[in-house]
Amino acid sequence: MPTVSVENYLKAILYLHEEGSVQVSTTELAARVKATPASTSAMLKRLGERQWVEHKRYRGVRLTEEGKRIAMDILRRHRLWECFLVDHLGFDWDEVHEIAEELEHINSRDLTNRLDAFLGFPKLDPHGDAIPGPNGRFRSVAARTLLSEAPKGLELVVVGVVDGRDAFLRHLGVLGIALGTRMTLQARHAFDGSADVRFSSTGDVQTLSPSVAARLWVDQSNPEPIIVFPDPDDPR
Amino acid sequence: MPTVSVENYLKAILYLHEEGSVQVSTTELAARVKATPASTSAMLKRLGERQWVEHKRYRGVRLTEEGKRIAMDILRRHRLWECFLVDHLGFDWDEVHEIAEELEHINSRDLTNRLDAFLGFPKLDPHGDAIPGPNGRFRSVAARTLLSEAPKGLELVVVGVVDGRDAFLRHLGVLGIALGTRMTLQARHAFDGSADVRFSSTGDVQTLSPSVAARLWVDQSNPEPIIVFPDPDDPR
DNA sequence: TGAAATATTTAGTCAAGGCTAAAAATCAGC
DNA sequence: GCTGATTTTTAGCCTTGACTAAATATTTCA
Repeated sequence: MPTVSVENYLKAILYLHEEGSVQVSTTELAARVKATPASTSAMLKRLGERQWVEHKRYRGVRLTEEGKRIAMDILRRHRLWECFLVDHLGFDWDEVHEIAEELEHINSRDLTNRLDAFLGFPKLDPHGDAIPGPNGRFRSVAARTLLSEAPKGLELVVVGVVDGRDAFLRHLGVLGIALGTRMTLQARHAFDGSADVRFSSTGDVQTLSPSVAARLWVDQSNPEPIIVFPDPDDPR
Repeated sequence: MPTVSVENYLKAILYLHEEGSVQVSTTELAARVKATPASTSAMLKRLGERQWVEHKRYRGVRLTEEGKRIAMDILRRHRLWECFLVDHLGFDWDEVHEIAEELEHINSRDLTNRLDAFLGFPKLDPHGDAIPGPNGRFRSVAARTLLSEAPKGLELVVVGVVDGRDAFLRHLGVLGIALGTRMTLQARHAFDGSADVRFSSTGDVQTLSPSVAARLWVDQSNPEPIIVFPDPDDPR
């Protein structure tokens, strides 16, 4: 039964993994959870003892399978509550993060699943981030969207281009993008509609211009079937 | 900014006050929060320092005005969430207490007020307990109900009888009930419909038979106007 | 009223989770 | 392959809120 503090560390590690860090460093984690590296180091020791992370001294951490399961569940609760706050309580999408940071720590499988049903099993939260399902995996989203309209946070695969002109295809070549290239949308900049993607093969992050993003068809990389599995270890 | 633990103590003291203890003893409080009297004693010292309770050594505690305000706000959140869980997520009324115990600690005035509005400003929770309004006072309820149908937790005044027979009126005399008698409904027993009331004048608790409860007209004792006062100290 | 029972507080520990300062390991640049 | 800079860990301390055991008030009742 993780505490609020422990959950915050696990969640932060998950975010950093998704941003491309295979091994998360103590300092970068410390910055994320707003604690000193010393406190973080102590916490990592505790997390390691509980088998939620693998920690090699001076070498950074990564989540274990169990740690990832817990962190995905926190993410699920966070994003579901964000939907509730925006869709039903009328908050603006940019006001809900802090409140969801608190709601996410209420760990009742029954509550979470009923909330999910109440909301109509949403696939994306108000920020466009994918919501993990009850199995701890991201849900399939509608196939074939433009990258400029794709959800953040899940792995996409390039399945086509809108514009077959040579110039565009050559440009894609320069960017290292081809049919089948796998990438994750990291962020979309509201200012000009440009998009940051991380390539799965290299881990590199690249900013794509709005015109490129609007000309790439992508699909969810791994549309895993939704399995409602029977309570691995429901806290209540 | 009270911690979860502090909030639980304040809430427990409020409940005990409402059950008739003017001065709450360390032992009874300890039993309520499921801690030892020693731990409770230490907590009371801290609460006293923060001016949330008045504590005379060996003599028990009572909430200060400020302490009561905080406790009423916790009660408000608890009961609003119970409404949400039952009315919108389909929980049964007897399943929601534990979950509401967690939700009640999320202290955002904006969230609470929006939830209140979303629920349609309910006056009673699924257990029939009165819900405090944003001003920290209980809301007025519909005037003149039978005691057998009255809400729990707020002070009622006897305004009439259904049955004017001598035998019944004599019986009321024996019970110490007359027109104008003030009382609070403590509990209703599902088994036979009998009702426990606490008399405001003496603090005595008395069980009334279903037939008595069904023959007494009561009204809310102090239908205070609802004042939405401007954030005394909003935590966020 | 005075002794026994009960209630309350104090004293001393502990674990979680935070901090700063100092030590140790790793990395970077020459 | 050193040496200085950076990163990470360790050591030592603090607060909250729990605990047990012991000391001290209060209450009860013979």
